[in-house]
Amino acid sequence: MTEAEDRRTQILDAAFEEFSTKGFKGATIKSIAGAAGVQSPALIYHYFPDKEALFNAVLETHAPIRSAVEDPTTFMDRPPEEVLPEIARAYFATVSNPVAQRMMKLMVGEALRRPSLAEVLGRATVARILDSLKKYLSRQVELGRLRPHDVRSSARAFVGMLVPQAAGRIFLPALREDGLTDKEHIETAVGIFLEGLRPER
Amino acid sequence: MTEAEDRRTQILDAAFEEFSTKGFKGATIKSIAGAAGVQSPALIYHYFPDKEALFNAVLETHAPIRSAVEDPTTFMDRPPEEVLPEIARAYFATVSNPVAQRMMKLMVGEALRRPSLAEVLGRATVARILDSLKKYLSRQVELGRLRPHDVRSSARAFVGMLVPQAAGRIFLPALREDGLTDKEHIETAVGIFLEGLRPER
DNA sequence: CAGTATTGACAGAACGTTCAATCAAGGATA
DNA sequence: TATCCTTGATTGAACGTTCTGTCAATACTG
Repeated sequence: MTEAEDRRTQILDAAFEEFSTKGFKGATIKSIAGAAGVQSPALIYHYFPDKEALFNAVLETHAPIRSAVEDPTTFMDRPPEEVLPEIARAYFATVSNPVAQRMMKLMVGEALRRPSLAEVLGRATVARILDSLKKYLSRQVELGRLRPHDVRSSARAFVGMLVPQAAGRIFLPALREDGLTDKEHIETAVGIFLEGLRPER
Repeated sequence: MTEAEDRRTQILDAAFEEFSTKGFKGATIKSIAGAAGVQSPALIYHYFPDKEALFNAVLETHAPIRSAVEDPTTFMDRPPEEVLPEIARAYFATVSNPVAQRMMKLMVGEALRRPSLAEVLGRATVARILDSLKKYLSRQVELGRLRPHDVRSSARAFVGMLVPQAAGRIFLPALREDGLTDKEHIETAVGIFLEGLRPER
């Protein structure tokens, strides 16, 4: 469409769209070519060796989205009453981004069938987020702002608390029916979490 | 294999296995026939009109698994210190059941691509569990055992807290590496939740 | 004119599905 | 009891379609 992006990018964008909505098997080279606005599927093989390579290229192209929640040094010493709502807001902001939504559908959908992708998704994304959260929570226990506890568990609990609401946004519209907003959920859920880990005086 | 179960059941079992590991598109009639131990794919069409019907039959066959967490009347008035760990244990027991695991992979994997399935999964399963949990939590607030709060949010938070640990069991083995056991996680996570909702004296 | 981009046509394989034919078992008939 | 007939189960082969990937020819661009 736009003249600025070249054919390769057009194909990658179309492939991303097709793969994320139909899955690797469900998306066809023909449908991708059509969505990319090229006349012949053969052109795709001019830019990519085969379907699998195109799929990997799509993943690599959108990989940077993972680095959303990073830079743990800046918030390490700030109090959880500030940091945790911030993380939650950033989380929901990411989840509300249509591109990120497609990426999650794509990754989860394929990781369910491909152990190698599950490994990447688990280690490079989820475990990374959990690790940085564990470090932060440990630090806060150290500082006496949270009571001592197993941070492996609290890190899971914190990100987990946000998951059903996020799932409602991404692929389970039925969960939206009780009208709970992201903001309300952050307030209540983070409140429970903080209150539950408040150090005893 | 066993003589007791008839052909139809053999085919359904094999189809369940194939669909859950490879997805609807990835599983072929031929591979299902092979897994079911029948010589010809044609036989499948003797028992089911087409692939789609076979898929639906598989879903219906394993639908009862959803009714695991039901019967809200029995625990409605029992204290959360007992009930919540029980629910969590039941949850992890379900998640550890290989058949239930396959069912979840299948439902989630296909619901990501089929809005109609997402509707069923959301409404008939997830929303149902959340609703019964909301009712229970409301009742406990009424009884003064939990402080007043938005139960839409706390219900999500409670089941959500368990999700990452469950995901580790089902399809993200990387999450198991820090060695947190289900029991430990229940203890810590439920502890945070209860402490976070303790009524102020 | 050289090199790249793009195309239509096409080959080979796999897929879902259909079909005619075979087989095993049981009931009816004599 | 011996024979026929019906019925459902099962199979191998085949059909039409679709998919991935190849190729040679053409259009475009510097």
